[in-house]
Amino acid sequence: MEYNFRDIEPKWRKIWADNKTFKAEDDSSKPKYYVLDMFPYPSGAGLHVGHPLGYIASDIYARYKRLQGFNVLHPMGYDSFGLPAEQYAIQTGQHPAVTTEENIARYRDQLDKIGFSFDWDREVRTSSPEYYKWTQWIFKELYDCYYNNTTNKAERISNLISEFESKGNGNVDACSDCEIIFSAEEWKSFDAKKKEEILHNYRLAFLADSWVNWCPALGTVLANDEIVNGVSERGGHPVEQKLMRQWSMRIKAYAERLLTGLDGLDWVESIKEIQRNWIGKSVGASVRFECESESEFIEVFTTRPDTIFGVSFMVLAPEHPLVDQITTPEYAAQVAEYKKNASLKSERDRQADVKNISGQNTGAFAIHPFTGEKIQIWIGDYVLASYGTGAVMAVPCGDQRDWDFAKHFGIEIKNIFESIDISEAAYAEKSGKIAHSDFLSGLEVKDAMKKAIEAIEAKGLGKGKTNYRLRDAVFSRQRYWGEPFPVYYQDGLPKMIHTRDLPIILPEVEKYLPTEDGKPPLGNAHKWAWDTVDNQIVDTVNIDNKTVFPIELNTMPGWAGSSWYFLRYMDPKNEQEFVSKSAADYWKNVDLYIGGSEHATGHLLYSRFWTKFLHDQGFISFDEPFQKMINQGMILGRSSLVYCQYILGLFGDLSISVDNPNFPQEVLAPIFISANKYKAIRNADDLENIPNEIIDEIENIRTKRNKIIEERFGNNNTGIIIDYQQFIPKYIDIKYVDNDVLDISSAEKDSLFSFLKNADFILEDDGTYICGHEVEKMSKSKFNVQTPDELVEKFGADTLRMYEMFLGPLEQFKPWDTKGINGVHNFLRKLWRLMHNEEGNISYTTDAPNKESLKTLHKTIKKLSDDLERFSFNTGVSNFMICVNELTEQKCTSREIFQQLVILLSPYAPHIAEELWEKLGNEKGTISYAAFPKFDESVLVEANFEYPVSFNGKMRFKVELPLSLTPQEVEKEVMSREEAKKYLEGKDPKKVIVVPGRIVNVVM
RNA sequence: GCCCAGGUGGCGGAAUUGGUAGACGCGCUGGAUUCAAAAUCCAGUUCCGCAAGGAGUGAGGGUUCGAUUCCCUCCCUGGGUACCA
Repeated sequence: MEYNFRDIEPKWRKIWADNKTFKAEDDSSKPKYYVLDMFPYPSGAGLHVGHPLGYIASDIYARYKRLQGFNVLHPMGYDSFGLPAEQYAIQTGQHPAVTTEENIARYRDQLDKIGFSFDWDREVRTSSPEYYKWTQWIFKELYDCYYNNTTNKAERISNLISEFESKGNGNVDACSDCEIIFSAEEWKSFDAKKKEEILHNYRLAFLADSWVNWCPALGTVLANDEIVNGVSERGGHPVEQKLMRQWSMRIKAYAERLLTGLDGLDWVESIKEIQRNWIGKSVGASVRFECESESEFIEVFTTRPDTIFGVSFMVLAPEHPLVDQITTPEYAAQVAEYKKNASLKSERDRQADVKNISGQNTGAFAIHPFTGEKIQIWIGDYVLASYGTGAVMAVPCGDQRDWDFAKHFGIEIKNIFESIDISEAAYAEKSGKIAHSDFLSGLEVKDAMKKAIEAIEAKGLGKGKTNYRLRDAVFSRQRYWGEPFPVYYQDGLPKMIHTRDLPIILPEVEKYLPTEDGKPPLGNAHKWAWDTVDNQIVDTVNIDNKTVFPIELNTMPGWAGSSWYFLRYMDPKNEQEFVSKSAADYWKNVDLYIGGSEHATGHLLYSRFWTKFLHDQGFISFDEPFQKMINQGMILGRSSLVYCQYILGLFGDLSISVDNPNFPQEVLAPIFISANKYKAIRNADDLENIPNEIIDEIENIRTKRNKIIEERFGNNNTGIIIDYQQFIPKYIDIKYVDNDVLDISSAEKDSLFSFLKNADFILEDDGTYICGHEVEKMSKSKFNVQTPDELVEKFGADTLRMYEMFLGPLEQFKPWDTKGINGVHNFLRKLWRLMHNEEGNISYTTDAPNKESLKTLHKTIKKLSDDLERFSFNTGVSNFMICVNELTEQKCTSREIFQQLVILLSPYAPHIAEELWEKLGNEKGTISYAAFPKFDESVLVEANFEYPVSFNGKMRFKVELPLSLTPQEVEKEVMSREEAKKYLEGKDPKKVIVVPGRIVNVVM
């Protein structure tokens, strides 16, 4: 019997499912290992071959760890709330839950076909109420906490309230937006509303008016990481700034820990670097500048306090609250004009306009805190309202933007650097000596910074300060298909619904669009009010604002559910807790996380934030979610192109028109030219350089068609216009293309490509039509999407698994090309044949294996272990091929060898491995928990070594010598050879390098 | 602009610590088998050259007995980021 994957694969998948072979045990004496794939969003398009790449790698690793005796947690689930399902619902009226369910079923079916060893009993979906009950609970926990900078962790808001009650907030060091200082007495005098507003400035989940990225096309706000190049990541719609009352997450509180925590993670440096940049720590000082005419201060943040004597003007952001107050009457009109223009510009325009320097003098002056000099105050949109204090002290000699601004408006540029020329550009290096700076003169930059901060603090002007670029994350979305907030509003104040009443289930709505008065889609829900007497959701008509209140209309963003899902897998059915302490203590964080790098500033930052928070509150014992991460590269599609020309015009008799109903349509059919001939035309810079035979072929087509016109209209002066250089590329579905050869007869039957019918083809000389190709992202519109399903159908899951790994290093971006898949499939057939006789029956001997085969086996064990340890899955596949090639050559029949080889292979190709394992007479069951083969070094010990002999580093010949020889003996042996004499050309070598067991190099 | 990856045959890629460059697979060429095809097997396949030989890992330079590997300068491709004071 030949290798028949069509029988083998479904058989084993059924056995695994029936026996729950991959069920992970929560209490086990075995060491644990947690392998996780990034949560997929179940899109309507299903999986293409790029998606399973990471899943295959993690599955191989999970299976490897099982063979090594680990208790492996390898779960899968769905990030099933999200925009696409909702957009689809808006278009079709279908409930997102229904389409999501269908999509999940499709995903599951596709995943199942690839033979993954997931523990499906642990599946979670973010959109299921059992799951989002706990997302709502975590939100409540965040709401109930603030960040204490002294203890450096999140603490209960009740502690903060007691502090306020006894001492006020004067001594509180917390992460907060609170701008007022109050005493205990004042606190007690505030009414409930005021108190709540103050507390919102401290809570980790809080409600605030904030400038948000509003996307009108999607009808919702977006987080910073959901915007790419100024447009929405999903859909590419424009985004504008809008002030809205929104739920936010005080991720800023964790900025420092998110930054330093990166050092302990085993992630690629580039992702850590992206996060570092996103957090954007800068160390400096805040300094207050007194205004000349007002009793106001302008507070600035600077990273260069050492350059304070170089300040020659100040710039405020146009939105800065002091602008109107300080502007002098003669500048008022211009300032108002400038502010208006700036507000009309979108964030994107402002960014795109970097080279255009703009600004406006306010006419006001500030007082330099050390020199007492008057300095002009300007506004300019290069200063951002949302960073630092929205104001800068401009030091044109030390900052290029300030320098440009000063030059542009003719403001004085002071030089406070010793022997540095600043006539052409600012000097931004943080080195050198400070000059003309009173008490800082003569100091090195580093020392001057220290001294400047000391002086600023001594004078009470400000203090040393660290700023982060990281902004608090907007947590509200004006969408339907997301987690509802467990919040109702009483007198405009948010109130949390009690934990025992969770989950608050997403209500039904008739329409998924915003309401007519601009409220989010949940505003359409009829049953969406909270009854505080019966503690249940009731109809909105019952709202009396006494005992029945309106519920929050926003929903949570996509990253809510995905920020903690890895914890739920540990204990997915727990109804009492989001995860039990014991499960979390046993499984701890994810040992290996595989997924794309596109989540660097979103998901990966938010889950680190939530994990740290849950750790602070003592729910879990670790504070990083993903210890090691590998980012798989995207698999790019290889699109196929045909080159065609439509006949658009005629020359000659004007009375004959293509619009004439009698006009023969076949004359207008397109002409297709094969890729190599197309290239020949393209490469010819001049019409005259086009190869004659191509011109002849085109002319034959012209003649043929002109003849048809002549026969129809009896006019031989009319002909079609063909431009040799006007062939244009057109996508053709890759399923009709094999090895770049287009199957015209199949493709023309497809209604999408019916333009191929009746067309003329200029073929290659061998009569085939060759397509051109382009390597680009897979997409429906390019007809280059390869689904795993057809490949599994044609070659089997084991072949697909091995081929995806064989393509190249996991992290690399690589083009998909099915050309090589036959080679991998042949390998599996070869393996099958190795263990079967000519009649197709399993065939092995139980004698001791011969030395050569043992060597091959142990060499393979060594290589594969190394490959797995460094996640080099592609070389793993190569090493299997080498092994089977060698064993075939050796005519190996040893059961002992076969057994070990099959175990070794089982993570990569589990179905065939199970089948062979069974046929080799092993106990009924599964290979999944066999013991990974042990490497025996002694098998590989050799007596001799074939020394490569180089002359000046160039390998010339080889000499086999015993390894027991000393370097001197090796040199003597080598130099006595005939070949050596030939390359020496009678000369004496200058030097001979002998590295025992490695190489001989002769220097001449 | 700044930061981070990467650049090796016709193609995907290998070379793990500075030690035989091009493993393995695809493709291609020739042959065997076959009525034929598929499949299989054998031989060859970095480039130039009939050969001897020479060149060769993006380009140039350096360190070294020896460099795809280490250092410097530059070019190209991909990713991130972009007035962050």
